Amino acid sequence: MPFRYTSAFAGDLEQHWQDIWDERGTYFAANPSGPLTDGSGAHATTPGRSFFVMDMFPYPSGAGLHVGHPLGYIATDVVGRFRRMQGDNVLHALGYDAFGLPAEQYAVQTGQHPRITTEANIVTMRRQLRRLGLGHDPRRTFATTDSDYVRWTQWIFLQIFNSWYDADATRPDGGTGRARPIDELVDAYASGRRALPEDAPARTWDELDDVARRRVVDAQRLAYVSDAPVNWCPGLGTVLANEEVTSDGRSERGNYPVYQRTLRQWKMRITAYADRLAADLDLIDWPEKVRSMQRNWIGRSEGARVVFDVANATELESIEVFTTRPDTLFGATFMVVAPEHPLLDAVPAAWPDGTRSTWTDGHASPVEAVAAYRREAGAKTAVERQADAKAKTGVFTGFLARNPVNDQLIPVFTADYVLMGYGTGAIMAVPGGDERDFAFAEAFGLPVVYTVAPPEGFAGGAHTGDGTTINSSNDEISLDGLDVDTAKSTVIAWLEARGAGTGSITYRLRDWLFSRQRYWGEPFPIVYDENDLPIGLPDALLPVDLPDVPDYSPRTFAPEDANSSPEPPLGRNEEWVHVTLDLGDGPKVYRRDTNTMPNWAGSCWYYLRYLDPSDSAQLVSPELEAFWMGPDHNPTAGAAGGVDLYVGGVEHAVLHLLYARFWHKVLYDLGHVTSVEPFHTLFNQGYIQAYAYADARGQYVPADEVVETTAGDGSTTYRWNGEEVQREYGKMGKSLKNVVTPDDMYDAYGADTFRVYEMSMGPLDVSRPWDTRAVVGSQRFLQRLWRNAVDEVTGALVVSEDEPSLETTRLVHRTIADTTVEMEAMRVNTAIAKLIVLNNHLTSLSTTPRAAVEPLVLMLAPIAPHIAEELWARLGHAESLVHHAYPVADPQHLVEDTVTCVLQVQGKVRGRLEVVPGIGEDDLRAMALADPAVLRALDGRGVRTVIVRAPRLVNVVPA
RNA sequence: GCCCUCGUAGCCCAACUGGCAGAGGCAGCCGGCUUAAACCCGGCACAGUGCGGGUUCGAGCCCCGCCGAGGGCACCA
Repeated sequence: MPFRYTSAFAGDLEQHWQDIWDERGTYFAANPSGPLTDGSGAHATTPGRSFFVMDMFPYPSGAGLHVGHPLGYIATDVVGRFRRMQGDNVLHALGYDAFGLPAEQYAVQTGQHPRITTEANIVTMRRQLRRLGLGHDPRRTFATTDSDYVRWTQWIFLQIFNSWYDADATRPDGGTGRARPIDELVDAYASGRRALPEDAPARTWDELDDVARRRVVDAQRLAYVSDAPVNWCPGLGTVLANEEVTSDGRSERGNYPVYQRTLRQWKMRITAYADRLAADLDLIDWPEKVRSMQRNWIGRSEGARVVFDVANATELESIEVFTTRPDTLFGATFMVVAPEHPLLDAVPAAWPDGTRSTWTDGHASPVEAVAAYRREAGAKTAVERQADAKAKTGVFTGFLARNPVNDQLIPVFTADYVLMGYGTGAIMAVPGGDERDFAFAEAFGLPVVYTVAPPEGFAGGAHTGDGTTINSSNDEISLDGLDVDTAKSTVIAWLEARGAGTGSITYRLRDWLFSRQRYWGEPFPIVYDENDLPIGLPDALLPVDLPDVPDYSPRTFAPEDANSSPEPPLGRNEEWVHVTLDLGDGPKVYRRDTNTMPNWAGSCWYYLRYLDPSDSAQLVSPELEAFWMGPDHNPTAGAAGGVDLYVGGVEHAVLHLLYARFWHKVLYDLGHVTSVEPFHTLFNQGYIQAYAYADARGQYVPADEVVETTAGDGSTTYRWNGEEVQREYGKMGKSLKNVVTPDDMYDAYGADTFRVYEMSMGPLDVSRPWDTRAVVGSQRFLQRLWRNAVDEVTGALVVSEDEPSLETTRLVHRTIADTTVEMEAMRVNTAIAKLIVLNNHLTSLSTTPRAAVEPLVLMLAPIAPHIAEELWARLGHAESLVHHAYPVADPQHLVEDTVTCVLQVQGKVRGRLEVVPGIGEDDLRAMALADPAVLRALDGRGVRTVIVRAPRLVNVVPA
């Protein structure tokens, strides 16, 4: 049977259509102007119909794809194709996030330059994905490693470097606080409109020399170099951002220990955007889970800053604390500062009167005690600190502070449960209202005062719940009797009036550590002069390409070697590092920055490049950005704008998605984009997982050779070569010997079958196990469809031109109506089920009516585009169906002659009636009450009430 | 410890605003086609929704408490 829809036949026709699509530019998305038109050479002419769909940027791995990887790509392709048939101008393209660690590590093993590895991997991945028949615009692809892409990544970096955050400026959207060009800050300082920061070495701009001025300004930049404690990972040979370190103090990639080291590194002032990053989550259509993860990470806390005077200070005269519970101020019986707190640089020489022996840890003076404790705390790793979290350690500092509400002198301790990096690095301790403070108070014998009335039967310990304030009054103010919220606002007002404190918001988010000591990343477009101050290179010198170096592997160390220091590979090329430039002062020798950017940099803005992939004059044309991403660019875009649909795994919930939002907001502030958010609708697809089988020794055996047997009692055993093996569920991976690749699927079934199977496995957001044996069901569906239209022996069309029966017509229109709803909601699995129903119905007819099979082919086209194109052509159409209208149901065929009405008594089904759909409530009630089955169930009981939901249901409630 | 999501047939999954527990697929069984097998075609069977309460005329769906799975956060004041 030469025309049977076999895998080989499918493969031929699929590649045939892929070639035709390429030749015709079928998937060219038209810009409203510029070089990119649709396949016929036309620009976009229908504003309001642009739809920008996007996948999370793939990393071109050397391991190749397995069947789990394309799930999201198929889903976006289906959506894109469906929208195209709905008349939208769909932009869908795919680029490659090609900088990063794996290529570098592979390079270390093989000695091959990462660029060669990366480019070879991209070629392989392109081939595998092309075979899938994705409707991407091939003109809009690129890799982050391309020199003309790197150029714009560096350009954006310089925009950020050349900006500062003016917390008082008004934005175009009406909010307060925005990035502004750094020159405007310089002008403001120079003109005296803005006072110099308090830590500046002089009062006025004129008194500062050039270097001092630059230091003042550099400290305000959104991208800045600072000496600060950072996450140093010797095993990876680089420093890492907080987001890349797990909660147990290890690197997310590689799982190596991470140490705190004070190093000079680049940071990005993402904290300036903390409030906007949190607040604008309300403007976008994201899964609640991801939004809450971001909110969590940003960690906004409302509270107050309160100043405690130090009674026996030598240098510092006060301690500022942050608290979310200012209402409990009267219960503050001691204070705690972090071991790194500057207050501890000079502590009293002797213990004050009243010092308890348990507070001193046996030391003769506060100086000794604090020095010993600081040493101890500094030596602890994050893991150790974590492990000791329950046991509270600490030592008295010798300081006594004055509680501003009641003038009581309270001891100041240092303890490592207070973190320098959060709030002010100091707390007021309220053991009556905080469990950690209570544990510390117990360990050190400190008094407990309750300021919130505990509930009856209170068992002791800290009372953290709500209640009425007690024990909280002085001569001027009383909080007693107030609820927690009122007490908070009352005491804040009192503190503010006295200058002892102020309402305040604190964030958990820290500035983003942005430099890495690796080779395979974007170099910083920065040089240093003889003062060791950074200078941004002018646009004309971009891009700064990676130099050749003798050895591009990062210098790594023993993973536990905490005292090692990072060594950037770029520093190994002296000729590159020292460069003579004329930056306005005549030719001078400068030193280049030898760090590279983290691989998040390229993915922070790639969506903009899809819009305008070859622009060399500007980042992105403002017209194109507004057209594809601007606020209200289509009916669902909303006021924030952004990519219409963004599909990817949930693993980037905090990292990539937070960084990209931050960059986008900077670009917004600086006027480069009109959208407030980069991604309007986010969808997390589930993962395709797989079974793996291990023998008695724990060795994995090839999963595709395992035989499953079910015993009489229903228990299942798995055997490989006769030997019993254990089944595990999890990832697909080479070492687990359970990998199935798309190439395997293309060979055995063809791309369309593979696509149908992946889409029919279940809802897109649910993870599910791969089952190769089940794929045949999808192939049978396509085979049946093929046979319904084409003779397998002759290849002749076998459809009839006769009018279909009323039953068939109604089913066709019902299917159209249903699949439209399902596809719009991205429920492709249920849409496929409805197509199978229609197809199975057509199979039961002696001949297939054209009027039924044509809509079916069109409805299938987004999911299985190749077979749909082929059938469409065989049905006599010269034009591709890619841009053909999706069928529209005729309402007159959606009505039915009769519907089944369910008769219930007391909620239990007792009978059924066939009724006309328009039947009236009263008629239906009468029919139900006369129904023999209902009467039998009532068994003589009276009727209390009858609930009628015409025409589907009547429920009789007996008395 | 806190928070979120999910538990429906042997398996993957449907079930609208609370209204007949079943759309589709896999596997299974029976029959047809075939010299035979595979493919294919036709048919059949299979759960009362993790457990225990509650609300309701009516609960897979809403509420409360458990159990199990997955995920996030975790000395953040």
